[in-house]
Amino acid sequence: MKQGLQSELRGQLKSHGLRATGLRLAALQVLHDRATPLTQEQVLSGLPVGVFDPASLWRALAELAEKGVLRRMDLGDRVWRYELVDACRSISPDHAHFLCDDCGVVRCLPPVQLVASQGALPAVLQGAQLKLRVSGRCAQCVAA
Amino acid sequence: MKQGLQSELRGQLKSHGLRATGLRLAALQVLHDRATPLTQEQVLSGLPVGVFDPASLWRALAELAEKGVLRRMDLGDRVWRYELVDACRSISPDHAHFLCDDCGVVRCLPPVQLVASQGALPAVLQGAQLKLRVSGRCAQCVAA
DNA sequence: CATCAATAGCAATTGAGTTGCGATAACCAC
DNA sequence: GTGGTTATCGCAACTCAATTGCTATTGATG
Repeated sequence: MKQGLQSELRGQLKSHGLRATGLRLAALQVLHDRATPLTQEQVLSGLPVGVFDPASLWRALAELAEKGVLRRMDLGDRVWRYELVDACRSISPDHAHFLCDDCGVVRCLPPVQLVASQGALPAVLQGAQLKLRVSGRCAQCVAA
Repeated sequence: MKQGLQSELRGQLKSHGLRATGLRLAALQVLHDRATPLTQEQVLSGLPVGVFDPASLWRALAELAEKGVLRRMDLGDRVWRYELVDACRSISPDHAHFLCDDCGVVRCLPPVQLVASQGALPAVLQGAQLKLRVSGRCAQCVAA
Protein backbone atom coordinates (compact mmCIF):
# COMPACT_ATOMS: atom_id res chain seq x y z
CA MET A 1 0.00 0.00 0.00
CA LYS A 2 1.32 3.41 -0.92
CA GLN A 3 2.35 5.38 2.14
CA GLY A 4 1.03 8.73 0.93
CA LEU A 5 -2.45 7.48 0.24
CA GLN A 6 -2.42 5.46 3.45
CA SER A 7 -1.82 8.49 5.66
CA GLU A 8 -4.18 10.63 3.65
CA LEU A 9 -6.95 8.10 4.27
CA ARG A 10 -6.03 7.93 7.95
CA GLY A 11 -6.31 11.68 8.18
CA GLN A 12 -9.66 11.67 6.44
CA LEU A 13 -11.01 9.07 8.85
CA LYS A 14 -9.66 10.90 11.86
CA SER A 15 -11.12 14.20 10.74
CA HIS A 16 -14.53 12.54 10.72
CA GLY A 17 -14.04 11.08 14.18
CA LEU A 18 -13.57 7.55 12.89
CA ARG A 19 -10.83 5.11 13.87
CA ALA A 20 -8.42 4.06 11.18
CA THR A 21 -9.09 0.35 11.16
CA GLY A 22 -7.75 -2.19 8.71
CA LEU A 23 -11.17 -2.76 7.20
CA ARG A 24 -11.87 0.90 6.58
CA LEU A 25 -8.45 1.65 5.17
CA ALA A 26 -8.58 -1.37 2.88
CA ALA A 27 -12.09 -0.53 1.65
CA LEU A 28 -11.21 3.09 1.01
CA GLN A 29 -8.09 2.04 -0.85
CA VAL A 30 -10.10 -0.21 -3.16
CA LEU A 31 -12.55 2.61 -3.82
CA HIS A 32 -9.68 4.97 -4.47
CA ASP A 33 -7.93 2.62 -6.87
CA ARG A 34 -11.01 1.72 -8.89
CA ALA A 35 -12.16 5.33 -8.98
CA THR A 36 -15.76 4.52 -9.88
CA PRO A 37 -18.87 3.68 -7.88
CA LEU A 38 -18.57 0.13 -6.54
CA THR A 39 -21.01 -2.27 -4.96
CA GLN A 40 -20.19 -3.81 -1.59
CA GLU A 41 -19.64 -7.03 -3.49
CA GLN A 42 -17.10 -5.36 -5.74
CA VAL A 43 -15.29 -3.76 -2.84
CA LEU A 44 -15.16 -7.10 -1.07
CA SER A 45 -13.74 -8.80 -4.13
CA GLY A 46 -10.95 -6.25 -4.11
CA LEU A 47 -9.98 -7.26 -0.59
CA PRO A 48 -7.99 -10.33 0.48
CA VAL A 49 -10.30 -13.34 0.58
CA GLY A 50 -11.73 -14.56 3.87
CA VAL A 51 -10.23 -11.81 5.97
CA PHE A 52 -13.11 -9.38 6.28
CA ASP A 53 -16.70 -9.92 7.25
CA PRO A 54 -19.33 -8.76 4.72
CA ALA A 55 -21.60 -7.38 7.44
CA SER A 56 -18.75 -5.38 8.90
CA LEU A 57 -17.87 -4.08 5.47
CA TRP A 58 -21.49 -3.11 5.04
CA ARG A 59 -21.42 -1.17 8.27
CA ALA A 60 -18.12 0.44 7.39
CA LEU A 61 -19.41 1.63 4.02
CA ALA A 62 -22.72 2.83 5.46
CA GLU A 63 -20.92 4.68 8.24
CA LEU A 64 -18.51 6.31 5.83
CA ALA A 65 -21.44 7.35 3.67
CA GLU A 66 -23.21 8.86 6.66
CA LYS A 67 -20.13 10.83 7.58
CA GLY A 68 -19.78 12.15 4.08
CA VAL A 69 -16.60 10.35 3.11
CA LEU A 70 -18.47 8.22 0.61
CA ARG A 71 -21.55 8.82 -1.47
CA ARG A 72 -24.11 6.04 -1.42
CA MET A 73 -26.39 5.56 -4.41
CA ASP A 74 -28.87 3.17 -5.95
CA LEU A 75 -28.40 3.33 -9.69
CA GLY A 76 -31.61 1.45 -10.41
CA ASP A 77 -30.62 -2.17 -9.91
CA ARG A 78 -31.37 -2.21 -6.19
CA VAL A 79 -27.78 -2.54 -5.15
CA TRP A 80 -25.98 0.16 -3.18
CA ARG A 81 -22.91 1.62 -4.78
CA TYR A 82 -20.35 3.75 -3.03
CA GLU A 83 -17.90 6.27 -4.39
CA LEU A 84 -15.25 8.44 -2.76
CA VAL A 85 -16.61 11.95 -2.46
CA ASP A 86 -13.12 13.38 -2.63
CA ALA A 87 -12.14 11.60 -5.80
CA CYS A 88 -15.19 13.07 -7.56
CA ARG A 89 -14.64 16.62 -6.49
CA SER A 90 -13.26 17.38 -9.95
CA ILE A 91 -16.64 16.64 -11.51
CA SER A 92 -19.16 18.13 -9.13
CA PRO A 93 -20.18 17.35 -5.58
CA ASP A 94 -23.51 15.92 -6.65
CA HIS A 95 -23.10 14.68 -10.18
CA ALA A 96 -25.49 12.11 -11.62
CA HIS A 97 -24.61 8.62 -12.83
CA PHE A 98 -25.42 6.36 -15.69
CA LEU A 99 -25.82 2.59 -15.44
CA CYS A 100 -26.10 0.41 -18.53
CA ASP A 101 -28.77 -2.23 -17.95
CA ASP A 102 -27.00 -4.52 -20.42
CA CYS A 103 -23.30 -4.47 -19.70
CA GLY A 104 -23.42 -2.90 -16.26
CA VAL A 105 -20.97 -0.14 -17.00
CA VAL A 106 -21.21 2.81 -14.65
CA ARG A 107 -20.28 6.32 -15.68
CA CYS A 108 -20.21 9.58 -13.76
CA LEU A 109 -21.97 12.33 -15.66
CA PRO A 110 -20.98 15.96 -15.95
CA PRO A 111 -23.45 18.50 -14.56
CA VAL A 112 -26.71 18.12 -16.46
CA GLN A 113 -30.02 19.88 -16.60
CA LEU A 114 -33.50 18.58 -17.03
CA VAL A 115 -35.30 20.42 -19.79
CA ALA A 116 -38.90 19.89 -20.78
CA SER A 117 -39.18 19.09 -24.47
CA GLN A 118 -42.56 20.78 -24.61
CA GLY A 119 -43.97 23.21 -22.12
CA ALA A 120 -42.56 23.48 -18.62
CA LEU A 121 -41.78 21.07 -15.83
CA PRO A 122 -44.67 20.40 -13.45
CA ALA A 123 -45.13 22.58 -10.39
CA VAL A 124 -43.85 19.96 -7.92
CA LEU A 125 -40.47 20.28 -9.56
CA GLN A 126 -40.28 24.05 -9.62
CA GLY A 127 -37.66 24.81 -7.01
CA ALA A 128 -37.36 21.17 -6.01
CA GLN A 129 -34.02 19.61 -5.14
CA LEU A 130 -33.53 16.96 -7.75
CA LYS A 131 -31.40 13.89 -8.04
CA LEU A 132 -31.14 12.21 -11.41
CA ARG A 133 -30.50 8.61 -12.23
CA VAL A 134 -29.93 7.66 -15.80
CA SER A 135 -30.04 4.10 -17.02
CA GLY A 136 -30.74 2.26 -20.22
CA ARG A 137 -28.44 0.80 -22.83
CA CYS A 138 -25.12 2.46 -23.52
CA ALA A 139 -24.09 3.36 -27.06
CA GLN A 140 -21.94 0.23 -27.36
CA CYS A 141 -24.73 -2.12 -26.33
CA VAL A 142 -27.19 -0.36 -28.65
CA ALA A 143 -24.77 -0.79 -31.55
CA ALA A 144 -24.06 -4.46 -30.78
CA MET B 1 -67.61 -2.04 -11.09
CA LYS B 2 -68.44 -0.07 -14.18
CA GLN B 3 -69.47 -2.31 -17.06
CA GLY B 4 -67.66 -0.34 -19.74
CA LEU B 5 -64.31 -0.45 -18.02
CA GLN B 6 -64.84 -4.07 -17.09
CA SER B 7 -65.23 -5.23 -20.66
CA GLU B 8 -62.48 -2.97 -21.89
CA LEU B 9 -60.10 -4.60 -19.41
CA ARG B 10 -61.31 -8.04 -20.43
CA GLY B 11 -60.60 -7.24 -24.02
CA GLN B 12 -57.17 -5.95 -23.18
CA LEU B 13 -56.33 -9.13 -21.30
CA LYS B 14 -57.67 -11.33 -24.04
CA SER B 15 -55.73 -9.51 -26.73
CA HIS B 16 -52.56 -10.30 -24.82
CA GLY B 17 -53.47 -13.95 -24.50
CA LEU B 18 -54.30 -13.68 -20.83
CA ARG B 19 -57.35 -15.00 -19.05
CA ALA B 20 -59.70 -12.50 -17.49
CA THR B 21 -59.47 -13.61 -13.89
CA GLY B 22 -60.89 -11.86 -10.86
CA LEU B 23 -57.48 -10.97 -9.56
CA ARG B 24 -56.30 -9.41 -12.78
CA LEU B 25 -59.47 -7.48 -13.39
CA ALA B 26 -59.52 -6.17 -9.84
CA ALA B 27 -55.85 -5.16 -9.93
CA LEU B 28 -56.22 -3.41 -13.27
CA GLN B 29 -59.28 -1.59 -12.00
CA VAL B 30 -57.40 -0.26 -8.99
CA LEU B 31 -54.58 0.90 -11.25
CA HIS B 32 -57.09 2.51 -13.57
CA ASP B 33 -58.92 4.30 -10.78
CA ARG B 34 -55.83 5.64 -9.05
CA ALA B 35 -54.23 6.65 -12.35
CA THR B 36 -50.71 6.86 -10.95
CA PRO B 37 -47.87 4.36 -10.47
CA LEU B 38 -48.72 2.10 -7.53
CA THR B 39 -46.72 -0.37 -5.48
CA GLN B 40 -47.98 -3.90 -5.09
CA GLU B 41 -48.77 -2.97 -1.52
CA GLN B 42 -50.89 -0.06 -2.69
CA VAL B 43 -52.72 -2.18 -5.22
CA LEU B 44 -53.39 -4.80 -2.59
CA SER B 45 -54.76 -2.22 -0.19
CA GLY B 46 -57.20 -1.19 -2.89
CA LEU B 47 -58.58 -4.71 -3.06
CA PRO B 48 -61.01 -6.41 -0.65
CA VAL B 49 -59.09 -7.61 2.39
CA GLY B 50 -58.09 -11.25 2.72
CA VAL B 51 -59.39 -12.30 -0.65
CA PHE B 52 -56.29 -12.22 -2.80
CA ASP B 53 -52.87 -13.70 -2.23
CA PRO B 54 -49.95 -11.25 -2.35
CA ALA B 55 -47.74 -13.68 -4.25
CA SER B 56 -50.43 -14.19 -6.85
CA LEU B 57 -50.89 -10.46 -7.15
CA TRP B 58 -47.14 -10.15 -7.58
CA ARG B 59 -47.23 -12.67 -10.40
CA ALA B 60 -50.22 -11.01 -12.00
CA LEU B 61 -48.55 -7.60 -12.00
CA ALA B 62 -45.24 -8.99 -13.26
CA GLU B 63 -47.01 -10.90 -16.01
CA LEU B 64 -49.01 -7.89 -17.08
CA ALA B 65 -45.81 -5.84 -17.15
CA GLU B 66 -44.10 -8.46 -19.31
CA LYS B 67 -46.99 -8.44 -21.76
CA GLY B 68 -46.90 -4.68 -21.98
CA VAL B 69 -50.20 -3.92 -20.30
CA LEU B 70 -48.41 -2.36 -17.34
CA ARG B 71 -45.13 -0.55 -17.01
CA ARG B 72 -42.94 -1.67 -14.14
CA MET B 73 -40.50 0.76 -12.60
CA ASP B 74 -38.21 1.28 -9.64
CA LEU B 75 -38.37 4.92 -8.72
CA GLY B 76 -35.37 4.72 -6.43
CA ASP B 77 -36.81 3.30 -3.24
CA ARG B 78 -36.36 -0.32 -4.24
CA VAL B 79 -40.05 -1.02 -4.54
CA TRP B 80 -41.65 -1.91 -7.85
CA ARG B 81 -44.38 0.37 -9.03
CA TYR B 82 -46.82 -0.38 -11.83
CA GLU B 83 -48.83 1.89 -14.06
CA LEU B 84 -51.30 1.26 -16.84
CA VAL B 85 -49.55 1.84 -20.14
CA ASP B 86 -52.84 2.79 -21.78
CA ALA B 87 -53.77 5.40 -19.23
CA CYS B 88 -50.46 7.17 -19.83
CA ARG B 89 -50.66 7.24 -23.57
CA SER B 90 -51.64 10.87 -23.40
CA ILE B 91 -48.27 11.79 -21.94
CA SER B 92 -45.80 9.68 -23.82
CA PRO B 93 -45.17 5.96 -24.03
CA ASP B 94 -41.95 6.18 -22.07
CA HIS B 95 -42.22 9.22 -19.86
CA ALA B 96 -40.06 9.62 -16.77
CA HIS B 97 -41.24 9.86 -13.17
CA PHE B 98 -40.47 11.85 -10.09
CA LEU B 99 -40.53 10.48 -6.55
CA CYS B 100 -40.25 12.77 -3.53
CA ASP B 101 -37.98 11.16 -0.95
CA ASP B 102 -39.79 13.04 1.78
CA CYS B 103 -43.52 12.80 1.19
CA GLY B 104 -43.49 9.95 -1.30
CA VAL B 105 -45.53 11.75 -3.92
CA VAL B 106 -45.13 10.31 -7.40
CA ARG B 107 -45.55 12.40 -10.52
CA CYS B 108 -45.41 11.53 -14.18
CA LEU B 109 -43.20 13.93 -16.09
CA PRO B 110 -43.73 15.35 -19.55
CA PRO B 111 -41.11 14.47 -22.16
CA VAL B 112 -37.76 15.80 -20.96
CA GLN B 113 -34.28 16.04 -22.32
CA LEU B 114 -30.95 15.67 -20.65
CA VAL B 115 -28.70 18.63 -21.44
CA ALA B 116 -25.10 18.99 -20.34
CA SER B 117 -24.62 22.24 -18.45
CA GLN B 118 -21.09 22.49 -19.74
CA GLY B 119 -19.64 20.66 -22.69
CA ALA B 120 -21.28 17.55 -24.08
CA LEU B 121 -22.58 14.31 -22.68
CA PRO B 122 -19.99 11.51 -22.49
CA ALA B 123 -19.55 9.17 -25.43
CA VAL B 124 -21.33 6.22 -23.79
CA LEU B 125 -24.51 8.25 -23.88
CA GLN B 126 -24.25 9.40 -27.47
CA GLY B 127 -26.98 7.45 -29.19
CA ALA B 128 -27.77 5.49 -26.06
CA GLN B 129 -31.34 4.62 -25.12
CA LEU B 130 -31.91 6.40 -21.85
CA LYS B 131 -34.35 6.03 -19.01
CA LEU B 132 -34.51 8.80 -16.45
CA ARG B 133 -35.49 8.61 -12.84
CA VAL B 134 -35.87 11.81 -10.92
CA SER B 135 -36.05 11.93 -7.15
CA GLY B 136 -35.31 14.36 -4.37
CA ARG B 137 -37.55 16.70 -2.45
CA CYS B 138 -40.57 18.21 -4.09
CA ALA B 139 -41.18 21.95 -3.99
CA GLN B 140 -43.65 21.59 -1.11
CA CYS B 141 -41.25 19.64 1.06
CA VAL B 142 -38.43 22.06 0.31
CA ALA B 143 -40.64 24.95 1.35
CA ALA B 144 -41.82 23.23 4.52
C1' DC C 1 -70.96 -29.66 -19.43
C1' DA C 2 -66.47 -31.86 -19.83
C1' DT C 3 -61.74 -31.17 -20.52
C1' DC C 4 -57.30 -29.15 -20.18
C1' DA C 5 -54.12 -25.67 -19.66
C1' DA C 6 -53.61 -21.34 -17.38
C1' DT C 7 -53.80 -19.31 -12.92
C1' DA C 8 -54.31 -18.86 -7.89
C1' DG C 9 -53.09 -20.05 -3.31
C1' DC C 10 -49.82 -21.42 -0.04
C1' DA C 11 -45.39 -22.29 1.61
C1' DA C 12 -40.79 -21.92 1.13
C1' DT C 13 -36.54 -19.56 -0.63
C1' DT C 14 -33.66 -15.86 -2.23
C1' DG C 15 -30.60 -11.94 -1.65
C1' DA C 16 -29.37 -7.51 -0.32
C1' DG C 17 -29.80 -5.04 3.51
C1' DT C 18 -29.80 -4.55 8.48
C1' DT C 19 -29.26 -5.26 13.52
C1' DG C 20 -27.88 -7.41 18.33
C1' DC C 21 -24.32 -8.85 21.00
C1' DG C 22 -20.13 -10.53 22.92
C1' DA C 23 -15.08 -10.41 21.55
C1' DT C 24 -11.33 -7.54 19.85
C1' DA C 25 -8.42 -3.95 18.78
C1' DA C 26 -7.60 1.40 18.17
C1' DC C 27 -6.64 5.22 20.47
C1' DC C 28 -5.48 8.13 24.42
C1' DA C 29 -3.36 9.00 28.84
C1' DC C 30 0.04 7.86 31.68
C1' DG D 1 5.50 0.86 26.32
C1' DT D 2 1.28 -0.41 29.33
C1' DG D 3 -3.40 -0.19 30.51
C1' DG D 4 -8.04 1.12 30.20
C1' DT D 5 -11.92 2.80 27.62
C1' DT D 6 -14.80 2.44 23.87
C1' DA D 7 -15.36 2.21 18.94
C1' DT D 8 -15.37 -1.65 15.69
C1' DC D 9 -15.44 -6.22 14.23
C1' DG D 10 -17.06 -10.92 13.50
C1' DC D 11 -20.72 -13.90 13.72
C1' DA D 12 -25.37 -15.14 13.66
C1' DA D 13 -29.78 -13.98 13.20
C1' DC D 14 -33.55 -11.29 11.11
C1' DT D 15 -36.16 -8.19 7.71
C1' DC D 16 -38.69 -7.36 3.73
C1' DA D 17 -39.67 -7.24 -0.97
C1' DA D 18 -39.03 -10.16 -4.46
C1' DT D 19 -39.33 -14.72 -6.44
C1' DT D 20 -40.28 -19.66 -7.26
C1' DG D 21 -42.24 -24.72 -6.77
C1' DC D 22 -46.04 -27.31 -6.36
C1' DT D 23 -50.75 -28.53 -6.05
C1' DA D 24 -55.62 -27.15 -6.21
C1' DT D 25 -58.69 -24.47 -8.74
C1' DT D 26 -60.89 -22.07 -12.44
C1' DG D 27 -61.49 -19.84 -17.05
C1' DA D 28 -61.96 -20.82 -21.80
C1' DT D 29 -62.99 -23.86 -25.59
C1' DG D 30 -65.32 -27.55 -28.01
